Order: sequence, then C-alpha cells, then structure tokens
Amino acid sequence: MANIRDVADSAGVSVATVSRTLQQPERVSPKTRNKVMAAVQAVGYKPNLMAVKFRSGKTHNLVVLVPTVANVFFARVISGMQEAAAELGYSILLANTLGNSEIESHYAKMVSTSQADGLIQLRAHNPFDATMINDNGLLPMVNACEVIDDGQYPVVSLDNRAAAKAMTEHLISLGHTRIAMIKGPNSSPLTQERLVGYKDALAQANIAFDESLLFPGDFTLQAGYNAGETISHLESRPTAVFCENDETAIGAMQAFKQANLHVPNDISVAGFDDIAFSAFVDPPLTTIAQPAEEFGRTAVTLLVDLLNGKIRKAPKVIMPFELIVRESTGKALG
Amino acid sequence: MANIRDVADSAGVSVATVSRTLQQPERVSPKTRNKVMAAVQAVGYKPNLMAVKFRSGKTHNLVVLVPTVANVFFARVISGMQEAAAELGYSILLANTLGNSEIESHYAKMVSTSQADGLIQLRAHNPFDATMINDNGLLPMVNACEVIDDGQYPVVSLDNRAAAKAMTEHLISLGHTRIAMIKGPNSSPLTQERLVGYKDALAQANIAFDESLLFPGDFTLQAGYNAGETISHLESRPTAVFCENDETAIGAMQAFKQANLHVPNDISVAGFDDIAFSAFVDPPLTTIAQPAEEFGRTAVTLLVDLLNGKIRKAPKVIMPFELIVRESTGKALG
DNA sequence: GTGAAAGCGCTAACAT
DNA sequence: ATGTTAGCGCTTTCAC
Repeated sequence: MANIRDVADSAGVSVATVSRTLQQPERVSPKTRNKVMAAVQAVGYKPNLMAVKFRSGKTHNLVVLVPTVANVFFARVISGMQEAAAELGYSILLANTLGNSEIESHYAKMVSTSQADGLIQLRAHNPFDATMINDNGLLPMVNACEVIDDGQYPVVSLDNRAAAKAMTEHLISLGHTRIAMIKGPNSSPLTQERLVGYKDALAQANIAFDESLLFPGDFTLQAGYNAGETISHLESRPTAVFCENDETAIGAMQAFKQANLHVPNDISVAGFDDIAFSAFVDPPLTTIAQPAEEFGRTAVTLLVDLLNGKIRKAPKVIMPFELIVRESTGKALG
Repeated sequence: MANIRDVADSAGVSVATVSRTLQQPERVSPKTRNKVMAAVQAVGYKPNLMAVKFRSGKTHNLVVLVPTVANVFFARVISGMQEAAAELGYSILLANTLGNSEIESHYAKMVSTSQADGLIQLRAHNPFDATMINDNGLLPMVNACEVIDDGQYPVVSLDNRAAAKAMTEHLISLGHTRIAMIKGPNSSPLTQERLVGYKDALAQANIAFDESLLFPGDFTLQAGYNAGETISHLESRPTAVFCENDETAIGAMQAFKQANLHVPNDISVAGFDDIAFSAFVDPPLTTIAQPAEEFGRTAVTLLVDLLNGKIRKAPKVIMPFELIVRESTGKALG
C-alpha cells in the first residue's frame, strides 16, 4: 500500500505538504496542489485512517449499546443514528447486548481504550465500571429511549407517563373501566413511568386501581401471547388491555382470537411504539407513535456536541408522542 | 491518560516487558509479571487500542453492509454475526445502506483505508470500485443471504430454487393450480432463483406457467398489501399466493381480510423467512424457515478464515431451509 | 508556501 | 528473562 511518503516522493515535495494538501488545501499553492493530487492518483494513495485516528486521538467512532437489534422499534432508532452519524462524519459501532451487562461492559471498554469517542446507551443501565472512568470522571455517553435520569448524562426520552395516561384516557373515554396492563420487565424504568401514567388516568376518572389487572411481560410476542391466554380465561375479564409495546399487543391479540374473543368487541387492545406491523394486523392496532428515527438522530447529535465540548451540563430532551387510534380499540360493550 | 511508558517507569521495567506481560504473559517471570500488573493498576493504565491496531495493522473490525436493519430477518442475521464476531475477537461496524450504492461505497472504503479488515455484504452487489482495489486485487469480502455467485468471493446462501420449489409443491399438494406469486424486486437474484423453483414445481405437476399470476413487490408490508388488494379484485382469482417474504405475506393477508376473503378457505397464503411475527398473525403463516443467525455466524467465520489466509479459493456454503406448515395454507376449495 | 523533524503509543526484532 | 531501539503512517510545530 502506497503511503504518504510515496506520494511525497512522486510529487517531489515533503510529506508535510502532502498532508496539508489533503487536510487544508487552501494553505498550499495551486501549483503544488495539482502536483500532489496527480501523485495521489499516480501511486494510488489511500490514507491509512487508522494512523490518522491514532495520531489525532479522534476515532470518529461511536459505540451504540442496543438491548436487541431484533426489536423493530430499536431498528428504527438505529436507522436514525446511522443517518445522523454519516452526516457528522462518524461511524456507528453497533453492539447487540441482549441486556447482558458483561457484553455492555465489553463494548463500553472501547471508549476507555480509545477505540471510540463516545457511547450511546438505549437501556437504563450505566455500562461503565470503576476501571473505565477516566481522569475527568465521566466518559462521554448519551442515554436514549429507556433512561436513567440522574442528571449525569444527556438524556433523550419520551414522556412515558403522559403517553400512558393519554392511552388510558382514550380507553376510559370508550367506556372501559376494567383496563388490564401487560407490562414490561419491572427492572425497566419505562414500565414504572407508564404505570404511573396509567394510574393518573384512572384516578382522574375515579376508577379504583386494581393490582390484579397487571400482567407481567418482557416486550416479546410470546410474552404477550402468554398474558393474553391468561386474561382470556379470567372469570371476570377486563374489557380492555393496554400493552407496553406493539409486539406484546400483537401476541395478546393472537391469544384472544384463539380463545374466540373478538377484538375490539369482546376486548379492546392497545399497544405502544407504532411499529410497521401494527398497521397490518387484524384489526389494525391502536398505539402510541414514538419518533424512533428522531430518537436516534437526536442521541447522535447530542453525543457529538458533547464530544466537541458544546454542552455544559447534561441536557434532557423529551420527544413528542402521538396517540394513533385504529380499530383494535372500541366501545366497551355489555 | 497513562501510557505504557508510565507503567514501565512505575514498575521499574522496560516498555517491552510491559507489552509482553500484557500480550504473552508466559514469556515473563512471575515476579516481574506481578510487578507490572501492580503498576498497571497503580497508574490506571488502559492500552490505547487505536495505537495497537495501527501498529499491528489489524483493526479487528468487520464492516457489515445491510440493506436495512429494520428488516426482521436481517436483524436475526446481525445477531448471529455479533455473537460470532465477539467470540473471535472482532467488532462489527454496521452500515444501514438502504440499498444505496453510494452509502455502500462509503463504508466499503473503510476496508481500503485500513479502518476495517474485511467486509460482509448482504446484497448482491459488489461495493468496491476501482479506486478501492488493492495491490493483490480482491479485498476481503464475504457475500451472504443475497449473493452474486461469480466465484470471486466466498458465499453463504440458501438454495432458493429448491426452497421455492418445496413451497410450491406444498401448495400443489393441497390441490392448488392457480398459484400467484408476489415477488421481490426484479434486480434481486433471490427473486430470479425462486421464480425458477416455482416454475420447476409447476412443470413437474404439469401446470402451465401463467405470467399474469406474477405480482411485483419489494419485501415490505405495504407492497404485500398492495398486491393483495389487486389480487382480491381479480375476476379469476388465484386460490393460493406464494409471497417472497413474510412481511409481504402479512401485508397481503391484511388486504384479503379487508376484501372479506378468508385465509385459507378462500385463498391460501405462504411466506418466506419465518420471522417471529409469522407465528403470531391470524392465521399463523406457512413459510420457509431460514437459519438466519447461522447465516450471520457462518459469514463472520468465513471472513475471519479468509483474513487469516485459511481459505484457498472462494467457498460456497449452502444453508438448509425448512418448510413450516401452519394454518395460512389449506386445501383448494371449489 | 514549503520542508525538516519530532513524536502519538505501541510492537517486534535484535541484543544482552 | 529482560532491555534497547527502530519504526508503523501520519500530523504538527517550528524553521526557513
């Protein structure tokens, strides 16, 4: 592989001039600039960016920790990140962590070992341990989607409480009073916040909160199906089910159908996220739309600002949500 | 940040000894080894891996070109890649190319500029252009899932022809003779091969091939819906539809339902890929299961072998498929 | 405007 | 078993 010295020799200039021509062309006379460019072509020079990154101390790599890329919502977030990163001249190092702290730790180490400039975490968990903390204390990280809101790191999140309240209000406005909730893992702050929003709406409508209407889940189709089956066989069945994501809702709907329950006549079902599939299931799913791609774009932009020292203290960005009413929710009958 | 020299000074040894202790501990006496490890702790040393990669000429990064991470099947492939890469000590640089040659080219350049050791392409398109070819000619690449089979690069694929034939035979065995096909983009070799398999099965059963039974698509839910709508309104409707992926099939089923067509009584629907959603739609989808994660693992393993010179000429790996019969396909009625 | 030269942090001969 | 030393390819003062 031709290196910068070969170009210099071929052009009859010094390596410094070649470097300048490539980095700050305006500081080189047009004449030598042409000579250099010709030499670059002639020897087929391609800069060794590993050397550049090493020398400059900037890798222009960003590590992204995703609980699972197989989640359609995260896939959209990642798309947004890719776009923003490309525009800003950064590359994304994607880590599929499966929520495993060890895997997270492994990738987080890339920041402390100068392989990446910063990190984006999509889970409410600090991936850095004591050995990774650098001299200044905090490593550059942005926390998005599911966040730890302790003011240490910039955060991009949804007002999950308000969104859950909006959905619950929608259900209540249709006459439902026994509204079940299929939840995410209790370890997830998302779940906590949404539960509060759900209770807010109940309280506002003077409906007593009933703990027995809460069902466990983990954001998967299967978990939704399992909860749906349980709910189908309940003696005093709720008339509506609010699921914490669309996969869960789709799984639950499937269970209801197999139990010969009609959605929404026998039971209304609502989801969260508005993934593409939700518009194409039968009946189309009522859900909360989140600007997934925007989440990604914002997280990257924030991280790059952080790296460039353009941010004083950890900002907190709240993204907007939208209630999407489709046909899986209807009036409470009977 | 403490560097290797600081550790050496602190331990009272040379930098070479520190390097050896970290890379090949067996070549250092236990006594100095302990001294060095203590010093590493004391000064909080974290090796600058950018320097290591630069110096060693091996980045241990692999670029992966994915048409879209939002595709559930690719998400599974990526999961498999992550796993294998982690085991082999490599990191994945994921590029969401949206099938755009310029974006592909941008990321492919990472290989020729020493930012990554090799590349995995999931689309039938050579991402390298003339400026990227290195002295030896070919850059290290493995082509998986949708492949260009010209013998230049290692390939991991499915026997799409046989799989499509198997599915068509299944439909024929149920008594169907008018079997429509909702296709992928014509530019995709996948589509060509599957069409051949479909024709194979028809010919074998002495059913005339009818070009008017072919409908365009692009692997999305929406395309499936559109084709499904068209098919619903046909005067002489096919009794079965073979879709080139599950998203397309799910979109089509939705259109059939809205046209009051019952699946499978009025029309059978089959997909391809066996994504998670397919078992949770109504009715559950008959499809072809592909070992997605294995695709990813195999591609990574092959690429690493290639990088280590363990491969002479481009191997061709054919992954197994499995026909999954669920309830979306049934006997041809009437 | 251009060149000479010093290193970034590390590995790998080569010596001892 | 350990130390010395020469770079890897590039950027960046500091001279001229």
